[in-house]
Amino acid sequence: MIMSKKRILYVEDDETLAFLTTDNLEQHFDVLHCNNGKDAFHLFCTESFDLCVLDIMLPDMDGFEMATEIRKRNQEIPIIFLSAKTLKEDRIKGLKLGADDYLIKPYSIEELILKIEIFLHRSQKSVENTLQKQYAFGSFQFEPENYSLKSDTQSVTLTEREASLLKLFLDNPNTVLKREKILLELWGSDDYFLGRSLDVFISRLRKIIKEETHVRIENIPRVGFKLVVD
Amino acid sequence: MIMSKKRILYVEDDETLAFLTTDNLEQHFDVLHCNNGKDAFHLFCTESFDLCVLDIMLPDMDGFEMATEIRKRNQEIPIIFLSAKTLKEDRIKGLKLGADDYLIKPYSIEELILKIEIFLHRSQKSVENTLQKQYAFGSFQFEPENYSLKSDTQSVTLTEREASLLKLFLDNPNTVLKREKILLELWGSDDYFLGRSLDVFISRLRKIIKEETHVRIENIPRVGFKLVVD
DNA sequence: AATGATTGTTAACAACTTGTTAATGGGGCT
DNA sequence: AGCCCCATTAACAAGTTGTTAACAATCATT
Repeated sequence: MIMSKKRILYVEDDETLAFLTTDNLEQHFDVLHCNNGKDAFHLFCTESFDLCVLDIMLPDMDGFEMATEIRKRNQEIPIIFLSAKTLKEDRIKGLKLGADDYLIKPYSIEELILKIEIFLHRSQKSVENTLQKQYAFGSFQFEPENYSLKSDTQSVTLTEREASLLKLFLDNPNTVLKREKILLELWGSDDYFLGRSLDVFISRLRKIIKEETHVRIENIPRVGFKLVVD
Repeated sequence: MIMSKKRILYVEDDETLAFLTTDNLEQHFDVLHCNNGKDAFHLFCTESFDLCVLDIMLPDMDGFEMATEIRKRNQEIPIIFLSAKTLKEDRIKGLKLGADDYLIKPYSIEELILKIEIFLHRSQKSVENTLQKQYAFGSFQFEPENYSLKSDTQSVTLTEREASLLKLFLDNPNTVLKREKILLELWGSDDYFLGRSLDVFISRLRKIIKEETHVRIENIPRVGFKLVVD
């Protein structure tokens, strides 16, 4: 599985500090720096990030406020606060608002990177546990439980049968599935007309995935079908 | 949902501090305290825990050593260090060994409890979002407790069922909720007429949020509904 | 190569599910 | 009792699905 750099929203108004920090973080992550709360929140709403690093003292909208708004929209994304404030009350306030950690300035870049990695690791784990299995093939992402199939260019909600058929294929890639087996598994019985129904669904799936040249459903005459991925 | 107390291994050799801390933690978790590293490690190997809280300075086997051994056996369990050491190098050493966080003594119990909860939450999805008081989606602000839903252009008081249905969707955005699950969760049972009732409420919610083009409730025939936010 | 069987594809249909609005009825409040 | 409010049921409209039909393309066998 290809793991692209995680995307981080970094909000800090001290330009010098921000420059240094961004420079360092960029060796590990895909960083978007923003110097004020208002723009940052707008970015958060319109783009997608894996983690937020927020300074507390910000023009327009402070870090606490921002965390509050972020949490209303997304309960999962990790949030790390940065601040010169050392008051216990502030740390606790931050954590209660739903932040995950709190680094006191001056912090060490190394520590910040480690903390970010810890939370990315944990939140990825929790997504893996949370989201039922996800399948990826070609440029497609398939979530059987959500009946959703997404690629770069389209996003489709499959019907129940389409989804279960696709799942069956993805559970057995590059393997011949006998008509009889598919019919028994998905339809519960095997007769001539159901066989024709299966053919219709094969046809529909082919149409949906036809843009992806490395994935296709092959027919083995009189036997069944095979999902080929290469 | 009944959620049994999470089990915590707490290792600390200062008996007075340990007594206080254990006492506090026990209001939230099932705590096993141990006053030395060797016994603690033995306990870790023979019993099962959800999280470890380790003092660094310990007789027999120090916290760092212990974390190292724990990580050899279990890469997932969250580890939080406690220590009087304030050296940056120590904090970083701890994190690199695979600890998740580091609290400096004297720490506040409240902060420790919050940190423990954060990592327990992250390491397994305990979606107790029931605590959440405010939600935001699109231009809407929703407060489940007051049944109030506000946007730029309108301000509505939802009925109880409308509110609980909307809350359910917002707790599970972009996820298919099966009819059956919704009915069991909100109505407590699942029969044909309640199903029709659900359809009526879906219809009402759609009417209320229809001005917001980025949020909609999609139907997956025979399966359920999905709140799509984009 | 020719024939019949199997498969691919599209369209159309019937059964069923869902959307919507209105009517009903029960519970709480004054 | 009368009123209001809300959830439920009813009734009908609209939308889907899975299936079947119909025909074209492909395959297997003679």
